[in-house]
Amino acid sequence: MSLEDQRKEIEENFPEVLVPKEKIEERDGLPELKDAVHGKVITRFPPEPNGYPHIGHAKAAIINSEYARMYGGKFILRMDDTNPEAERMEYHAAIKVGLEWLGIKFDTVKNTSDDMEIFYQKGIELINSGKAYVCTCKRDDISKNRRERKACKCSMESIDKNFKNWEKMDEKFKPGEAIVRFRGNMKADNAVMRDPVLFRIIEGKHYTLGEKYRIWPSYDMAVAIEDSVDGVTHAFRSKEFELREELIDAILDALNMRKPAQGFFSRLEFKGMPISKRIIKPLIEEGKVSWYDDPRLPTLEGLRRRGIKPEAIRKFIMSLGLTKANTLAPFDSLEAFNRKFVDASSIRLFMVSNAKKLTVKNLPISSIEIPNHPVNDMGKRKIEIDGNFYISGDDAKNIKVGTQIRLLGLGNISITKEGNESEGEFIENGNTADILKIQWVPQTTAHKIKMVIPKILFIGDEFNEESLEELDVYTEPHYLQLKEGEEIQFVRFGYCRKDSQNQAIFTHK
RNA sequence: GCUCCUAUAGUGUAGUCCGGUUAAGCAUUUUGGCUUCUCAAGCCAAAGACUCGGGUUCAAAUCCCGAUGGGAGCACCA
Repeated sequence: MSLEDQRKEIEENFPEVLVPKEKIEERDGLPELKDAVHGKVITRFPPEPNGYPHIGHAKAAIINSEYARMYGGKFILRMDDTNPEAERMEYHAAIKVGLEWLGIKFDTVKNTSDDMEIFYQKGIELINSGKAYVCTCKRDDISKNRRERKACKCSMESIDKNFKNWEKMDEKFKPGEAIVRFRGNMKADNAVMRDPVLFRIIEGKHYTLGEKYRIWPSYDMAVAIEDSVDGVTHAFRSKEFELREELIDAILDALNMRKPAQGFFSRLEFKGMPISKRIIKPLIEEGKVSWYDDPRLPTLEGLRRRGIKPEAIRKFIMSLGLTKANTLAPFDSLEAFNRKFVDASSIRLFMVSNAKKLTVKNLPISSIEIPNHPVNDMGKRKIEIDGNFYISGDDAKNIKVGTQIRLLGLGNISITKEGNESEGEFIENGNTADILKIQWVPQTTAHKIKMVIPKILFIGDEFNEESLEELDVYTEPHYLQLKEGEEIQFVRFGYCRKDSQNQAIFTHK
């Protein structure tokens, strides 16, 4: 059938197929949830307080909070603190500070460990219904049996014996001697289902509960129960938890408890900026990186010190979408978002690096007012001048006797001497088109600061020894009047954050 | 090794579930131009992609099979 005939045939007999499909709307944000009811959505962010928060935490927190916001629902912060050996108040506090900085608001704040009694109650319920058992095998044997998909003899024990053993876990058994295992399926393809751990004995001191408890729920037990009890309707986690979805559903089914919908997203990491404590910790210990707030790190503190704005992080993360494909985002794309936030409100200041002298003979004025921003009204600053300037070394190289340059905001200079100590004469009403326009700093009031330029931390697997460049530069005295943490654009150099009176950190171009 | 997830321009994504009006949209990057007393911002334009091989179909980025690349899990961590 020719195309024409087909068209005719369709028009006559099947006009409904010609009705255009509903136009796919351009979405601005996360994809719609299929089974979400407006006003009824509850999401959560459950970090473990075992380290400093980083961009990965930001992603999980932002995605979950955004869904709650989208559907007019509720958002829970739940400190997932069921491993006393790893968790500390210091981290708990750092996570809270980080989230606050990101501007994330919670309707409820709690700790997983608030519900220890519920875990015990549910644990006993599982044991008494034969859906869990106490295993006293050696760790290695358990692992071997999992690999070989074989059940151990503990799984054959009577409910009675299991319950007695459970009670013995509270004092008799030593850590490592007994665990509670979920009766899953030792033959399952999904290794997570091969009778996973529900409870284990940990004697470490918990950072809020001290030694009150000795039997602690595992992650799977804790998350399953908590999400159900907290009323969580949609739980989004990063992809490495994907295999646990089946287990969590199985635990909840075994207890006849309500199940949340689960979703997964890819981990977020920047190229050459490791997130893992395993890598960062040694760098700090060896002194290669100062601390967790080092501007080369993708920690929230590091990003903040570097001059990245929380709004930019949010936009950036939203732009990544909810995908399961691996994301190794280049830092540029965060920078691009940040630049848009920072540009409108950054004061423009002059700063010269590798300073060289320029003397101007016949300056007719002794001070000048320069606007703080090219388009927005951010006031002006007055600069005292006496004809002795510093200019950047790179610019000094490019000025030639007999040509004119323009000192930005001041006027044209006709160069009479070039080199390291150049000289020139002031030209009244000089032409500004097509000449070199450079920034400058008066010698007498120049304020010396350290310019710290963070670069990529790792090149491939190798630590980049040149990852932190430091320059001695001169800037205007007005720098001293700015607040710490303020974002500045050093003209023709880039955006920088004032770290202290004598140090600035380069944010990006 | 076994199991699972994933694959669209340099990069990050939309579209894939319900195959056709999109010879693939957006952002970023790069390159030009305009504007500008900054190498910033703003505006305009250009460049650039459906991993590969089979199959189903009138029609496949979209469905099926296979291969390949990338990632994850196989902890008494979360």
